[in-house]
Amino acid sequence: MVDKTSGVPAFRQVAADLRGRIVSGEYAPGDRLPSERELVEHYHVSRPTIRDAVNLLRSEGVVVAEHGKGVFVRPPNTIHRLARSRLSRAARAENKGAFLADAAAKGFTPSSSVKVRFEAADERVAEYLRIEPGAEVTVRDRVMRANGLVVQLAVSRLPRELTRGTPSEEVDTGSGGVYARLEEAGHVIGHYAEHVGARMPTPEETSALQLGQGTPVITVTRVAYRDDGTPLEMNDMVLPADRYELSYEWAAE
Amino acid sequence: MVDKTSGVPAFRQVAADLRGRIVSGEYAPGDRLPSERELVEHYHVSRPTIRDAVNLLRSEGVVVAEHGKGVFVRPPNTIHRLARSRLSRAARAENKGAFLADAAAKGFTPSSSVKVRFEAADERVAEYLRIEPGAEVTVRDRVMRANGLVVQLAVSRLPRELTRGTPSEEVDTGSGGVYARLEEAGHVIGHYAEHVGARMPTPEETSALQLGQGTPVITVTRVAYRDDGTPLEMNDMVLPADRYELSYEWAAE
DNA sequence: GCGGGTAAGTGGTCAAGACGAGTTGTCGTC
DNA sequence: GACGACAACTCGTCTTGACCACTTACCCGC
Repeated sequence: MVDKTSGVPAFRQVAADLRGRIVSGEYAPGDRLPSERELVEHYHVSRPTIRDAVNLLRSEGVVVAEHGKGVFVRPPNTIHRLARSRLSRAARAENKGAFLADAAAKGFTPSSSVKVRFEAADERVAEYLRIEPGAEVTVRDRVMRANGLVVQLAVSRLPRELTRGTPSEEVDTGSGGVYARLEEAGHVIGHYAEHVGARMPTPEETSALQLGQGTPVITVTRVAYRDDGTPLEMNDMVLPADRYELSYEWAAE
Repeated sequence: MVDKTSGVPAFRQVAADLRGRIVSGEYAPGDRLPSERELVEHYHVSRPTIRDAVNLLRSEGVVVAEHGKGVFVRPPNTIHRLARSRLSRAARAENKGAFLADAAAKGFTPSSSVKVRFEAADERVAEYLRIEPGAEVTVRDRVMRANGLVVQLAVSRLPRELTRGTPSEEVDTGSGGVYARLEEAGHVIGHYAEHVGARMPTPEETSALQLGQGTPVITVTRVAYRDDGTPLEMNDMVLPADRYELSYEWAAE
């Protein structure tokens, strides 16, 4: 079953064979793969070699292992689509944050917890908000859950001057959220920018978002600007890549 | 150095210790870590355990291993920013595709190779292009390189009816690319949509993009629509997540 | 001085074996 | 019939030992 003369490592050959059986449908999503011992017999290689092969598939996000139960073909996840329309004033007027509106549409029970703190801007934050490094910023740390499961982390930062003495420094910002408070204070939002990337999660993110091995995270840094171009707020979001897709639309110029 | 009573697996403790030394700056980007044999002596665990720890860091994208040389702290990559303005007619008029314009700005030597083929639309393609599954589509398979290195894969699909007998079915589409040919044929592009996700690369993508272990890819599906809302083209792009960031901007509604 | 070969060091692969820990079904007891 | 203990499975961890492949630098011969 394994060609030792090909120069290709045995564990890669085993992984390739299993991957092929998965994409061909021989093992369907949710199916259990043969146990490691069965694979040892089938391919005539040692157990560590089988484990190397399975670990490769795990790091690719193709399968997930469950202790005591077996190794399963990763079932496809329901994808949440986040569109930029989630930020319209119309939505805010209905007292719905982006997350709550999504929950209502998708039919899950949302919850979230917020921590507020103040810190000095590091270089990256200072650049995005166009303030001096070291200047004080208000930080709103937010964990969003759907049906109790953590699905999104968000860290929002604003120059402290914009929030001093306003509900934006409280845990509960009131109807419409921070953006509504900003506009009440005369800071009308003119446009948004989002910068999207992806990377592997830190160990903290892995446990917080309960990510399976081989699942990257999508990072979104959104910056809200006033009419005159002054940055008002930046928001660093971390989303599990297997559960989210972002959509953007714009007219051709 | 490793606490066997804590319940935390040895290889995770080693990985956590090394990770800590990296984030603290003890090992700076580009530095070589101690060799596996040295780590064996230092932590008093077996070599496979050390390798498990290093592999964990590799899958996190924290370090990269080079055969015969050592394990190195991953140096930060230069990030290419892709903004949506890359699709303006003004840029097309200058006979620059998005990729060429980027190259000129960043100062690298671009090259790309294209393969054209025809195939039947599968379900996903049919849905995006709003055609019947099985209908013929023109497929333009493109590999983009910067200084000889592959940096981007793109698969463009158009309904065959739109391209029959036009340069869009040739390898060289002429000045301004496929979009220019579409507009000449009366299909004026009204708006674009992009759907952004991330996942771990397939083995083919890993070798084509020369990705290090622990590097996800960003997937972008761009759809170009005519004024009346008819989909004209879809473009599946795959970008190495450690080299790209996408930026979007829009006015507040 | 230059070139090539070689040795030492690096990570890559693989085996055989042992024990731990979580899960599930079964079978006996109450 | 219900419950609990146990057995038999699963994957998780770790060791010892071995050999291979790649890189680098040194050294010797020319």
